[in-house]
Amino acid sequence: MHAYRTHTCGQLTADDVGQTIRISGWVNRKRDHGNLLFVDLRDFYGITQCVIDTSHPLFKEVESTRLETVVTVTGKVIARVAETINEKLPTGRIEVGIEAFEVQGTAQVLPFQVNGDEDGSEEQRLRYRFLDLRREKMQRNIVLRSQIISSFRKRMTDAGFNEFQTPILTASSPEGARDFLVPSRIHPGKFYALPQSPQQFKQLLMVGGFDRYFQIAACFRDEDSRADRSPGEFYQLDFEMSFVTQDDIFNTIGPILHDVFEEFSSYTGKKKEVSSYPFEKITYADSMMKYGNDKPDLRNPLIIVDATSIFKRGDVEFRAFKEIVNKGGVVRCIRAPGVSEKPRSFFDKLNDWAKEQGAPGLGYIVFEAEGGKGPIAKFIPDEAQAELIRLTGAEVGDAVFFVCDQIGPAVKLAGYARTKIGQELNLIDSNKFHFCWIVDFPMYEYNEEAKKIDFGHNPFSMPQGGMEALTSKDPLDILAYQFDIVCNGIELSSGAIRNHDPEVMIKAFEIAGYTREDVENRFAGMLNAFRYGAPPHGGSAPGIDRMVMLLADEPNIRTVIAFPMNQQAQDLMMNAPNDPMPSQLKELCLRVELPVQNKVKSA
RNA sequence: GCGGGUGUAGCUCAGUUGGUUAGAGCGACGGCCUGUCACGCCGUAGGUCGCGGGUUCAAGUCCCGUCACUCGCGCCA
Repeated sequence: MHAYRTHTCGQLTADDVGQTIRISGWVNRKRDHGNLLFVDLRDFYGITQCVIDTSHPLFKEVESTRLETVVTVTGKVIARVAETINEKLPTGRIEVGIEAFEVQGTAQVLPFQVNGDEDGSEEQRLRYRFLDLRREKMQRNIVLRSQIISSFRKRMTDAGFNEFQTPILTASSPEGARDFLVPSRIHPGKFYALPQSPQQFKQLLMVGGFDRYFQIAACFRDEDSRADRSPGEFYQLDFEMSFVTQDDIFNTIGPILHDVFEEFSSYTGKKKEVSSYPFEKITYADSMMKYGNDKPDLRNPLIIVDATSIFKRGDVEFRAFKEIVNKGGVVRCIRAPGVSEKPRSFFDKLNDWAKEQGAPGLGYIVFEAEGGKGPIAKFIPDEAQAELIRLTGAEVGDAVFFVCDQIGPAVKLAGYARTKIGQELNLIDSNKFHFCWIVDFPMYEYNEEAKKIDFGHNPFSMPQGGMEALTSKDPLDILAYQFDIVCNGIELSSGAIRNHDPEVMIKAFEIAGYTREDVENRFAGMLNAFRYGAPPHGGSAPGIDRMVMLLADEPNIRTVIAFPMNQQAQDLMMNAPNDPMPSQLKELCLRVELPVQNKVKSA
């Protein structure tokens, strides 16, 4: 048997003219002129035009070959005459005169087109993912993903990190999300859990003395999906370091993130600007105040300001706000620059949008040369308006939008409004990757429903002030050495300095309502390890899928994952999840009992 | 669990105020064409308008229910 190819479909140039070569690939397109036929042959490396005419005995066979059939072509490299050179194709100065032609794998009629840019329905693309993956955009995205991971590997290794593998079949971890469980055959009735992250293992590797760990880690969480969150599983650049402060972590991973983003910042064709290092640090409290959430999109220049004091003034009559403020509510406002010339419909549209969000509306004042205008301006006398101008820095031609509610909903709506107004005014520079650290997350938060104190984020984080803070401060005032890495409003990662002191850990859990026995029982492995000499350590785990998504400028995470599940957490191509065979259930001592409505549905 | 959007030919979509036999491009099949590169031209086949019910003389179009996909909320330390 001869070799399938001497060259790839992206390789041949004018230098190869005259050679007899062999290439293999997919029939990308055919242009049939009756007595002359062009076949564009495509492989991973490119496209090469092949040509045959009726003088050749194989003409009929080539002509009848369906698109996406895999073929091998043997022939002579021919220089194209000047008028027929295709400058758009790297191989456009030559073509291959077909002499021999072999079909390697025939293709049925396609469920959708592979050549061309048009995205079909998600369902079709996922069902025929192997065809979708042949499309140029998907090939580019998946290769980008490979290159990004490879770049991270090299940079992490260069920074002294070693790469580890940690167990996939492990114990359920009591962290936030639902676990995926895997039944044990050897221990009937018992279950493994897939790791929500390698959190405990990487901490144990620090106790094991390895100093710097990293892994391109698969993480499993049984939660519902979003456009930027795939259901079931995702990958993190998981890393952990010993003997580090929070700033040591920042100074290690920050430059790596910066450099990787810089390296791939031209992927979409236009160079994007990456925030220079060091990235800005914003406290959680400041972020909630100024941006209305803990993952601010700093490309948006708008800033939220507290204007509660204005509505506490005796000379301000606006009752709708005053009543809420008197009940402990707050007023937050956003200055929108240069909108006084906008038509009334602009303000009405924003007002309607706010109502859709469940708010009574979005109040505003427009500052014109002769003073404040708009529906609520008349309730706010000149002096109070002057105070508002001082607070917001508003100038003539600007408007100030108001949100008034109890603090939780007010912060949230102000955050949404900041984003919405930024979008409406086209203030968000899509040509940037704007990074920041969010620091000083609260250790605890009050759970209104359960009327108890919960961990705010990661229960394994070290409280700032250690044991002394836990024993002397109001728990809700305690901050943690816990941080997030945020880029363009997307949370790439949480991270923390971990709590490596067993007594501090037990005390920290006690505040959240766990007894010493609970903690000893549920975290036996880690607590035990911490009693045999644990180094201070910390780390983080930026999400790979989200970083690729940002760099590929894709709005949907499925376009950067080769085999994603759909929103219902199904793999339409592999038909997963699926019914187990009865013999499998028997072996595992399992019986399936569906809730009543599901029984009816499947019957 | 909840809310928004979408569902019409194999694929992508159009379809007006409810009114004749539901259209286009691509694809498939057949024919013509020797320099195209999204080749061109002619023709043919292909439809449970997601599904079920209702209103009406008449429903792709209006109403109710339901299913699927998708976006968001909840959830995701």
